Amino acid sequence: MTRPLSEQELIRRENLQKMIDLGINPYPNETYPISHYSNEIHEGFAEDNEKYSAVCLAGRLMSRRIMGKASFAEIQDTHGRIQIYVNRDEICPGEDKTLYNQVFKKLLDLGDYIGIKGHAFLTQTGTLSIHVTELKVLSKSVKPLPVVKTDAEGNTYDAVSDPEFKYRQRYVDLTVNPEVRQTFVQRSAMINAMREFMTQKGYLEVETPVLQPLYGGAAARPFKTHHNTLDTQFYLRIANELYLKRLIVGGYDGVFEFAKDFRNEGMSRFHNPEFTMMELYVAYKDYEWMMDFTEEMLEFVAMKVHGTTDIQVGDNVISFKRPWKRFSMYGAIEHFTGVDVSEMDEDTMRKAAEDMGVHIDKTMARGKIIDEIFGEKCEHQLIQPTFITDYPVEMSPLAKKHRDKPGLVERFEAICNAKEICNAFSELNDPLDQRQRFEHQLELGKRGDEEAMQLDEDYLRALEYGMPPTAGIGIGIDRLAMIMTNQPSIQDVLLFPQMKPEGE
RNA sequence: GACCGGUUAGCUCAGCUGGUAGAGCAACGCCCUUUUAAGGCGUGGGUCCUGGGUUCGAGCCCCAGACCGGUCACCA
Repeated sequence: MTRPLSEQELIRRENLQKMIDLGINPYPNETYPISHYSNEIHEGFAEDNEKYSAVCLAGRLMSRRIMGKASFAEIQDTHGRIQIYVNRDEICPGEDKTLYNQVFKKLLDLGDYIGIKGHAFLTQTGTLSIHVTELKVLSKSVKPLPVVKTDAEGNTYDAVSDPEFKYRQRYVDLTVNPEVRQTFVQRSAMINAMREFMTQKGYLEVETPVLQPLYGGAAARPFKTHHNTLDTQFYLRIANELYLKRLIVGGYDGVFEFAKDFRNEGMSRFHNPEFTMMELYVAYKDYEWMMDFTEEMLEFVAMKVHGTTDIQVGDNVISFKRPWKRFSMYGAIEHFTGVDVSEMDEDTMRKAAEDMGVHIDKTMARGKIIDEIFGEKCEHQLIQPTFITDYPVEMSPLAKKHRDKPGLVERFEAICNAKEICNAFSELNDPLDQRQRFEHQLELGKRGDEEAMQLDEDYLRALEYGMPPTAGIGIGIDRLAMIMTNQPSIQDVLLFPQMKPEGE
């Protein structure tokens, strides 16, 4: 498993030893007194260059241009890069030129952490730089980092682009590709904006169990695990819905959680086995209210992340400006296919679906056929955020029956960039109806549906005590992050996407 | 799971109809006191993903496998 060291790795280890031989600790312990970050100087120098006559920065050495007795180099800190100017006779004022001739020119390698003190100035070509008077090694790198170069036009050369490299060694990707760091800054800004928005409304952020004796709240296959002391099988949660609604029963008017959920299913550009879902439940509200809330929140999020509601995603500009388009599911099918299926019975609909070229099989009931038609004929055309409302009851065992459309439930999804970004409904709070729906799920399970829900007696007990009318929503944070950061795959918005273990 | 594509130096990539591997950057040596994808001269560096096979000879052809990506299937 240990491979022989490459030539460059050997040289770096030799450099490390030579530093030690010179009495330099390549891994010093003490705090380094940073006074500024690169971006502060870039932003502030033009206004007041006096302010930066004594600065102290630290970061990785990312490039080095040696010209005899003077050199330019770049260091990269957490906020960017800045050029440094190192003059032999200034960092080595006496006879001993070791620090420049040996340490700086020979023993330092790209990727090493150094600290520098000096003053900011403009070079003859007008580049902001730090004129270095003191230089200290803060941490030695013994493995060569890929060298990514950018020219004056902003073209990058030799960027690490192999996805396997990027995902397995995210630390390298982040070090060397600044736009990757930016993506995760934006993801964090997005989540902060949502948290701020909901907290300001007075909703309570809570935490609920990841290890659950019964899994529920979604249709998915779970991961199983085992607790030794209790000698009990647990599941990693596929959703936290049923726990949050127990809290509504308990008397909180609004609760939300950014939850890591786990689903034991296929992986793809849109699916990671563990992913983040934000779920929110608000008492005394219905799904109409929740649609308004969703628009308002995501408009706020877009403004917070980008300063505008118009976001470039692939070839499209997606506008999160309110109000969004709304279609009932039947309405969307009629709009995109010209066929009104709302009054059709199952056999007629099956024929209609086949006529449209939608693939269906005999096991599909009416609700499933509707879903198939929508999925194949409508969803991919919905680029701008669009609400689709009123789903067939069979597919929504936790949603309240529609107040005046038989066979449907009060449910909506928002589709954006041809993908679902959230799922919401007026929550079913009738305990007797809920019991029947669970029992129907058990039937499906017996018929071999691996994703059928389990019957959760404790949840039913909670509903029997009484849950106020409640609106709930789940927002796929990773999917939303893909849109907000303009990334084509979920792996690009997860710092450590799931991968097969590396072979030895 | 099926099909397609990829895997060659630290990184990005070439490599023809099969003749025992090449560039740029990085590295190493020398020169250079305001450069900037710094420059000049010189040098080294490879389990060509793995294992079989065909062949006088395989980075290239054949078979099996690994990993990654894409599409589809499955799926919120």
